[in-house]
Amino acid sequence: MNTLSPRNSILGVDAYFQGNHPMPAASETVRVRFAPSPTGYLHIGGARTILFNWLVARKAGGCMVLRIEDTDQARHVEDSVQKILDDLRWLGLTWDEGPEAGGDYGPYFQSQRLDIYNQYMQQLLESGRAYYALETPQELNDMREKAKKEHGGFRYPRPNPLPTIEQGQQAKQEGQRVVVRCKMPDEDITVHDSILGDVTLTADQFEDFIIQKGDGYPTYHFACVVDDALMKITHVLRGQEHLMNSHKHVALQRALGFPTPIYGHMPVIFNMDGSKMSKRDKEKAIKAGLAPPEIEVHDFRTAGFLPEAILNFIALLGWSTGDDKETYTLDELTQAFSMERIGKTNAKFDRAKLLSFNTDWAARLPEAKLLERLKDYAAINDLPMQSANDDMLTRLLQACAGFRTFADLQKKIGFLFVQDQAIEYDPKAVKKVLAKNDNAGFSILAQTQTKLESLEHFTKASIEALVKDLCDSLDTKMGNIAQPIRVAVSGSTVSPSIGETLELLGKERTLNRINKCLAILA
RNA sequence: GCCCCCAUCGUCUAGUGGCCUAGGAUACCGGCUUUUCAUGCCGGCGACAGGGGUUCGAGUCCCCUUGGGGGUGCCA
Repeated sequence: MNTLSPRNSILGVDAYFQGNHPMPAASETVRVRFAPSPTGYLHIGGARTILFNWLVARKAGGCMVLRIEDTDQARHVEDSVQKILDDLRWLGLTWDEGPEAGGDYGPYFQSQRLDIYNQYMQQLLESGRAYYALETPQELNDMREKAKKEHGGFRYPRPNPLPTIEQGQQAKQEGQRVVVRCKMPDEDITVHDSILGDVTLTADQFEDFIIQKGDGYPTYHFACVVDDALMKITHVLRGQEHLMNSHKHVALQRALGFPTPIYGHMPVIFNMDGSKMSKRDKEKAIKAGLAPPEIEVHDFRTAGFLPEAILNFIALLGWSTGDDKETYTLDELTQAFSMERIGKTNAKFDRAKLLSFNTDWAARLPEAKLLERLKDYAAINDLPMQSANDDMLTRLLQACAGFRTFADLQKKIGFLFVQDQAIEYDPKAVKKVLAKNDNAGFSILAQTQTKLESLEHFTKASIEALVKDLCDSLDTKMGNIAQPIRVAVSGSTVSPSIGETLELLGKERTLNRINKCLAILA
């Protein structure tokens, strides 16, 4: 599946070096990548990054590569690769190469590619495009602080003369932690960004940045450039926070003789208050006694959102077609997508609008799909609902039509999966619906109970007819009869329509619960 | 501090010099539907950050100011 790219030819490379930013030739396979670092769950911003990359690949019939950037030993979180993979699958964003998929350009874990990096590192060292730097972290820190105090900014001063390779290796042998820095060329660098246009940084703004850490691991910049080249990545779509990195990457590509991929730096997603969406927000909210906001994809999954809605919503964060259509399936997105229409402005993540998208998707998703999603929701939250079979769950879906999230659905029908004796009555509901007006609700409930007892066919239709009759004979509104029953059997004022509610529960359990409820009075 | 990016309703956005008395969505407000919660339907409120240019004409082009964001890590 991996055709050899014409970019391998000198001509291709040259074309890239001209900075003309050619679109890949028609014959060239478009290859994009998503490269998360395994520090936790998949962030919602990361989801949009992979979505846009995925769309570019799918649209062009290209290849989606998943690469794990695990070069930071300290921040590595156990299990997070599996968690990221799992949420990606849930979203339906598949990858053609990477963990569990294999591919011709592996390994796809950077921690397993150290030999490769070392080889190119050596090449740079020997060609004089990189050099060993002997400062300790402490020394650098001091320099930085001093510079900050004096003129606000710090730029690593290139040693003169540069330490030789021999000096560097000797220092290493003596047990010193030595880093490698890239020797930046004395020339301006222009990055051609397909979203933002040309961005030029002048030579005096560069510093010799670190490409190999003291522990021997490459830094992000180096590993990323080497891997993108070796994995034949043609398009790099990433967050705008990487814009300033791309000049370093271009410098590295030139030093190594690699082509420069097509770059696109996407706008960033923020909270409604303009702050960064961070998993720390959750801890903060909990400390403040508030419900934690959804930040990672998994949070939305647990909260009962549909992947279809999330994908649709985040696709429209920083991208639009120009027409009024707002509802898109993944296939429709693939059809409609184009990099040219990605915007430049940062977006705020409006959960209220996501909720509206979710409501919409819950109503339009085919039943079988919705059922599958509901089962995932039940499993992930370990809900008693899991015991229900598909027919039952489908009925619940229908009974709750119009629900916003699965969490709302759960709230509405959770009472079905509780033992009759374990029903808890919401005091507010009891007061408002049953106790008010000298226990009017209780008295209606008692009357209804007798009627229900003698009802032979305990179905939605017959129950509704019964309630309607009672309604007429007592000359009262439906609500005055339905609500007391609803509270009696569910404990709360919210449930499906009253006929549906009782039929789902069944005659025996309905009567049990009404009895239990009437006992409150005693 | 220095460097870079960005700027239309509260929010997501359409708009590429005349089609804009600025369109859609969402939120909000009001009404209708309704046995609860939702859904659904109808209506309303609501924006070109400010100032200079260019032009017959500017939301659209240029400059400045302001505001927001990013970078300035042996994080990615």
